[in-house]
Amino acid sequence: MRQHITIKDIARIAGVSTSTVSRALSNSPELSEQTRQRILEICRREGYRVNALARSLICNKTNVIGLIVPEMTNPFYAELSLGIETHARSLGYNVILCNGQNDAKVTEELFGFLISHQVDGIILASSQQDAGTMIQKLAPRLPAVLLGTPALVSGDEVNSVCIDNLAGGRLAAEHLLELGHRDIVYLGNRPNSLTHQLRLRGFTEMMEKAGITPQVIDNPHGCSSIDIGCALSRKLFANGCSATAIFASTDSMALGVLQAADEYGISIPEDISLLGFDNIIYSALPKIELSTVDQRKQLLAEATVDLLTRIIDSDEQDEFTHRMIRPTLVSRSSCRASKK
Amino acid sequence: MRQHITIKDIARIAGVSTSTVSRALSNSPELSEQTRQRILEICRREGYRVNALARSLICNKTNVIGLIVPEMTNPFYAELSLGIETHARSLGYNVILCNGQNDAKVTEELFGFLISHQVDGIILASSQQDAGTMIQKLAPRLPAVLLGTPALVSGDEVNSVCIDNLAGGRLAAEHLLELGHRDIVYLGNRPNSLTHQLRLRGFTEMMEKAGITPQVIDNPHGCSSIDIGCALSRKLFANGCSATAIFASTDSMALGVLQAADEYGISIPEDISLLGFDNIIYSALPKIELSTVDQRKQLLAEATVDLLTRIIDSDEQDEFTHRMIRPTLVSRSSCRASKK
DNA sequence: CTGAAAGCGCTTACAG
DNA sequence: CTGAAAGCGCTTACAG
Repeated sequence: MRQHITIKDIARIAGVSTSTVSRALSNSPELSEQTRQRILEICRREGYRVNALARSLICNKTNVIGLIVPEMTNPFYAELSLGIETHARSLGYNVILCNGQNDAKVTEELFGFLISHQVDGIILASSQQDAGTMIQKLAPRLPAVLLGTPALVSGDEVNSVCIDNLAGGRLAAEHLLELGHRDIVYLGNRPNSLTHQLRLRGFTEMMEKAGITPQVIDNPHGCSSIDIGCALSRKLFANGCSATAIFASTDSMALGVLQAADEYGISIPEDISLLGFDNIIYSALPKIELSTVDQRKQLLAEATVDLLTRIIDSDEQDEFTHRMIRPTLVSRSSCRASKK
Repeated sequence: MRQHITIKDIARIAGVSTSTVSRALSNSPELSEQTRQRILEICRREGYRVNALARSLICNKTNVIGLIVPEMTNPFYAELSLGIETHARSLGYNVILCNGQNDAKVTEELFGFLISHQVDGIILASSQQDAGTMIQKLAPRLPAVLLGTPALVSGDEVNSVCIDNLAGGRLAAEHLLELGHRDIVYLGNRPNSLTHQLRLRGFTEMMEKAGITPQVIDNPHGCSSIDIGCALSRKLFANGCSATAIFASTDSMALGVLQAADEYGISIPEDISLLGFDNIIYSALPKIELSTVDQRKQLLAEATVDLLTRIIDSDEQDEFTHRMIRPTLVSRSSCRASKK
């Protein structure tokens, strides 16, 4: 860090006190317009920039929100981050974007980093079971919102925003049932993720109403990805798969299914229909054309930021809010009517 | 921001001065091991966390690097960011990741934000012509590295790291020539991007050696994307396209070409071969299988962070370094031998 | 080995 | 309308 020009330098040049410079900068009303303009002009000329560290230290407010996402390379989180950052900026907040790398230890360090830097609030995007507990433990007094997992269900005392995964699972089931599928695989259930359990429950409940018990394949890893989806599908296809449709727990997993299907000479949707969850941009590619459940990232992002800033402003910590967004089904060409 | 526990509180509890607590925390040698342990234990118990604002203010060092990328939703930058963050963390630096949103005004604001927050250095990832000038103007005294554009060529007094785009263009040309293509389109040249001009020059020079003049289609937008690639290709295909191969300026653009080709009933690679540039993860998808020039993001990321931290440590500002990484060709199935 | 004091760059009551 | 003074939470010479 090089020595910057300070308020003291400006004061000396202008022949006033540092208090006056400070007042000019913060648009304090108790100051003659003439003095203010003269000082601001000097600041401009000298390239003065307020030291946010010093200002925040004294104001006890940084106007910075910390955002932790589990992985930046997953386009779902990339798109979500963009929405959060844009909306936060429009409300006067800057966002420090942190990459948890799907690692509890890294995530814990990031909490420490953010708290040390006195952020006004934290958003933790996660579908991990213990995400709510993590917030409670690591940032007990800080305004925080859990994004992607319903804290209401987990019983943690934290605020949360997520889509209605139960409804999402139902939507998926309805779509496949309408297309006449009866032999169906749910691929990639993560037993340690509340989000994924709800997704699965909505799906199986709707299926069972139709007298169908889908085959469920668990994903033992802590995250979803193309590679994991591919590995699980290979195992499925290697043993001979009778199913006419696969519901993948996320779009990334579905992309992995596509890859494995390709290797095994299985055509999608000719041989097997494939349905995803998230609606990342790559699902819309012409060669992919993945039918999927849309998480409505824009709505999620705005609801999360709105909630967090409200908590920050209200200074209220005895009450917790849970907001759920309704998902929608996006039908493309990876699902078609069952021939059986 | 809620009131945190401070060094003063710890001092009171431990019955020592704040100086002693500070020394215990910073592992100062001039302190009895017993006292240190006792104080650290109290800090742990009370959940004390140093106020990074205050510490940085006094140390004149934040151990924070600012990273500005043009768009987070482009997987190339998402992957690059991940590499930068990981490597920086291993060197003791935290990264504030900022999304320039392909907007000069937003980018300028981000510079202000980062400088105000006293970052030790800035990385600007950009392929915009004026990126070097921007650094010079907005952060004249701050350690900075331009990533993705060769400042050496633009003549700006800034450090830079990028791949050898000239060589990348040549690699692309060689690959298509070897496959027997002679009627070739370069799609998506950005006249305002030095990076893209070099890429084009390497490509056309190699082509002209073989007596071929490729058709060049400009991208008038300030960035590359699936949508832009698709729009440009639609125009190309609508007018009837005789080319046997298309070299897209980036993988995102190539994905757009795939989409347009699909709409016009053009098969890739059967009718037209397609070559990209970047090697984003989605290019490896089975249904995509895009041949491309690899930017070697990991090497780029490490070289950039190493250079920046060296500048920060050295306090040297009279000398500028430019590092170039050699690209490689990744041959998948979107390119095949020309039938003509 | 430990403490009192000064100071990082800023803001804001408190006087005048 | 303007300035002197105190203070945000910390670190670090300077004494002892």
